[in-house]
Amino acid sequence: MSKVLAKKFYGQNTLSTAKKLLGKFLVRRIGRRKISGTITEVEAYIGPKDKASHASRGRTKRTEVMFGESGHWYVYLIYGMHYCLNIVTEKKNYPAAILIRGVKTKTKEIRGPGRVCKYFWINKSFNAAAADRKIGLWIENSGVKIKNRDIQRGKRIGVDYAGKWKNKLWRFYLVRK
DNA sequence: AGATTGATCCAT
DNA sequence: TGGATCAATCTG
Repeated sequence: MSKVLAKKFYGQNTLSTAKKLLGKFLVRRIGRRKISGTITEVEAYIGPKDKASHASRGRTKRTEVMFGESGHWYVYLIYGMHYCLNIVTEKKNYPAAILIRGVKTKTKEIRGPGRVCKYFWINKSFNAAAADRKIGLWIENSGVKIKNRDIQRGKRIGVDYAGKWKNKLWRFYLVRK
């Protein structure tokens, strides 16, 4: 049995998928080395009307991947400096994705989407690729059971421009003990 | 609080 | 084709 999450894991409701991603392993293989960590914080961007989502401006060269197949990576450069890693969710032609904002490794906790990409050596070359072993970046089942009471939710970060959409409680993170 | 940095998008 | 914007992070 493969521990790699299959496309169908991502093809359903984005909010429940976001919660289910907490506690899963993000894995990056570079040659014979592996970098991995538990996903601790995520943020959902859902549908064509979500003003906080890049997809709210419609299909463009950049956002096309959000309208595409679930289980593919959406990677973009923000502020000319930082990459952000998202996994596409829902059905084809319905734009949605989950931003990975935080990861915990054996030795350290990485908070912030730009830091996650830096730590995992992720750049735009992964954009639009399927999340699997072939490209060296995927998500695995960890076997860790996350309870609802271990999940916090809050407003999304950095989207104050998004009108009423800025108040959606679409950020989920693990309780820090 | 201010600087950084460049891809993206749309109209000024 | 120019310029404002931006799902962030760093230093102070």
